[in-house]
Amino acid sequence: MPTAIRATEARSRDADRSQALILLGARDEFASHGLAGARMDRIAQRAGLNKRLIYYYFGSKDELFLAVLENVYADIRDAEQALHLRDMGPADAIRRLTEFTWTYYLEHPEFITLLNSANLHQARHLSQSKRVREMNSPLIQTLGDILEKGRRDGVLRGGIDPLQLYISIAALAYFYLSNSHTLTAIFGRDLMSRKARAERLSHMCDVILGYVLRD
Amino acid sequence: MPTAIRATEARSRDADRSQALILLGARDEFASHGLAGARMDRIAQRAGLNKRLIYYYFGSKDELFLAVLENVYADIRDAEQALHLRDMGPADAIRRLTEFTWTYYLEHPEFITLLNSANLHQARHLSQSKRVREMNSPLIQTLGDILEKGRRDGVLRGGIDPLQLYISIAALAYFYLSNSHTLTAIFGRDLMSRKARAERLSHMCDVILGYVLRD
Amino acid sequence: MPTAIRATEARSRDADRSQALILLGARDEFASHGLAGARMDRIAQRAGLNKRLIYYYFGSKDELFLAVLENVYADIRDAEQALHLRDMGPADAIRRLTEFTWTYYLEHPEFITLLNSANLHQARHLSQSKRVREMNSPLIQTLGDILEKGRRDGVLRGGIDPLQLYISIAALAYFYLSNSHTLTAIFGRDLMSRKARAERLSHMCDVILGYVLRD
Amino acid sequence: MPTAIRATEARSRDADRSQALILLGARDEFASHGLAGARMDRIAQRAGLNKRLIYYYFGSKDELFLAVLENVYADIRDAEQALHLRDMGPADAIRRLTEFTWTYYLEHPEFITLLNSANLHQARHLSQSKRVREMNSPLIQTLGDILEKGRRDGVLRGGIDPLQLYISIAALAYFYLSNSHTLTAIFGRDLMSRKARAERLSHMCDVILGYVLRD
DNA sequence: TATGAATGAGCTTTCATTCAT
DNA sequence: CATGAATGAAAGCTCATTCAT
Repeated sequence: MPTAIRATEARSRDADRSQALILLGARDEFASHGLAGARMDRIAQRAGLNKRLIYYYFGSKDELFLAVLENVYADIRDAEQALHLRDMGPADAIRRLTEFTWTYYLEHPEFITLLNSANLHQARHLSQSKRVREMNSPLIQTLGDILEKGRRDGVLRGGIDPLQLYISIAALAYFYLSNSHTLTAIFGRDLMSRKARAERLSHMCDVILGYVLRD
Repeated sequence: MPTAIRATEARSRDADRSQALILLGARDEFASHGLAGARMDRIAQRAGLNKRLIYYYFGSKDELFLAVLENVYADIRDAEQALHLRDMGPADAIRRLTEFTWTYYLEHPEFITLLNSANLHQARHLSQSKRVREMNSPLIQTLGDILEKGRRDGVLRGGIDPLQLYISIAALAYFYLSNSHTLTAIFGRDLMSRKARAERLSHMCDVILGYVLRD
Repeated sequence: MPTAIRATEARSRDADRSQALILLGARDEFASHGLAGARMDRIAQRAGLNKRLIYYYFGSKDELFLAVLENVYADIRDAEQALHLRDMGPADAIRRLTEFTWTYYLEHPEFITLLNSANLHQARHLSQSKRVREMNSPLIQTLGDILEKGRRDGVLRGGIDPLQLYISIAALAYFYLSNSHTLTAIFGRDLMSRKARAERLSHMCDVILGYVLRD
Repeated sequence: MPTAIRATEARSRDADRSQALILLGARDEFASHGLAGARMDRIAQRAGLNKRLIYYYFGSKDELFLAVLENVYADIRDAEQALHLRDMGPADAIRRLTEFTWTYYLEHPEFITLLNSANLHQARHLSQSKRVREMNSPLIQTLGDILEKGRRDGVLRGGIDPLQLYISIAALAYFYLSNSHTLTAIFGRDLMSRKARAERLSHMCDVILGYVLRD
């Protein structure tokens, strides 16, 4: 019976929709205020739903925080997968990953503050999650394969640890954006202007490619 | 009257000591729990002093947080000054700064979390502080002079923005240490073992020196 | 139509079963946590049914509590009726009632805590119930008849108020069992060991029969 | 300096007074509504103090409940001590204890409901308290000595366990008063009229003394 | 008959801050 | 200089109950 089906779908979709709305509201709230500074009331308000429902679906503030973390990790890994780095030449792939990382962090400032919060709490949330570990392993694998291929092709130097490289790429973008407020306050130079951002990306590529390319 | 003088001195010395104790307790508390997660009660406890005294000396939680930030910034700038980078050759100076930055962050994990907290709050604390701005200008100046000298000497390549370089050096150390918990949780590799730390520093130096040295 | 009938029967049987399951779950929950401490959620869980159904059948928490009370009263009165005290000699009947009361309370600890809860709320639930009053009158009548017969036979002393006697029999068992936790905590003696329980029943019989038997 | 002393006393007395007010308010609230039904707000209101102060002095609802229990136990033990039962003849002492127990429970209905609440929670509060255990040991000792003396004097029968006797005395009073609401609702007889109360005490004494006196 | 989704009111507890001395 | 006592506001979370199907 179509009505019954539609009804079931509607109900089920509502539940999914409510959970998605909560996750979205929570992501923004946690990103803006950190874990301790986040307010369940405001999350409910952002989601346009009753506060009680958050507990109904997620149990507690901490569990909600973990759900948000898993969510944003899944998002960035999906985006990374969509790059299809394996289909490019090794040097291009590294450059593309560097550009992507910069752009992604730039367009997802919430990712940065959420990660900082997770680390402030010593990753006790994430370390309970199998999902996140499973999501992230393939990336380093891919990068390792690219580095190896580049070495064989003679375009990249050998002996590069893919994890170290990945961390360095992320670091160059992350730190700049994460600390842009204090850096601006301290050095009195606007680091977020269009020009400054372009310069940073250019600098990043110089540093990373200068490191991986064979002289 | 000697007694009066002694009394005054004693009182004033006690006052200084109390303030120092509070600052220390606050630094650890803010570093451990962030601004919102920090508890005035615990700060008082850490300082071994009455909570009321914090308000007497620092006014409010936010003002105390700013005082802590100014404090830790002063510390790192002092340490940087003590390096006497100008007395070294340009390449040595850059390597030394890289090593120093890594070591300092490693030995002062509170600096990292405090900065993250400051940035979470968009540096609204620091941007009110003249002291911090004054403290930081000399460093970039020094680094610029070193880069220029290196270029003239032919050992360093030209066109390097000292601020970009400084940020990159900091980034490579900061991100690794700041995110070590999540990185460990995600990639399942212990990044803080003695060996892993040595590898990271080595990698950092490779990246930075590879970038600044003239081919 | 047989199908319709069967359907109706089935439905009605299910309905009865659901109500019985709810009552059972509610009895245990109220007994364990009191009226205020009981949770509708847990009752639904104990019954293995949806929470909404409780409201469908019983209207509210208070009405459910009353239903539970009526239920347990009906149970104990049925058990008392089944003793057929009138068929025994007066002294035997009193001893039998004493033993029965002890055993029943021992085997139905929920009865005790439920009654305590009812009394905490000043019996405002029970006082609205005609059913309970009707159930309980016969008992005192029976006991009165037994006492009168015993007096006429010369085995029991006269002037005994059956209600007072019934209350005393209940009291000696009820208090011991109801307060066994605090008594144990306070006097540091295990009152619920097999031996201790046997001694208590023996003591109770001594007290009650010593009172009713003609010297 | 008298002013200083007075000031200190005042402050200290205020703290004591506040704690006493809270304890009193809590005692009534817990007695009226049980542990789960009690409301911290109402306790604060009864005490005429800020709710926060309850936590300042007592930590939590459970700890406050324990404090109340210790308090009411101390009260009844003090009252029992004040009877000086050892100074009376054995039979008089037992009668006096019976009368006292009845009167005390009658005049302190909160004691009964508090104890019921403690038992509902399986005495997990009291069992943590050393104070209560220490308070209660002497009583049974005293009663044992009285029973022994009575036996030697030939007025009391032998072989009576003082703890069993004490429990029975308490039981006969406690159950009647604790369950007066349900008993009234069920048997339709007013058990709390002046006449009914006098009859109950008389009955209690008959039962207890009939048991302990040598025939 | 039965149920998952949703809610408003209210719960215990916490927190930064102030009072009074 | 130093502190114990006290508080209003708000936090996370819970609860009995209802809605919608």
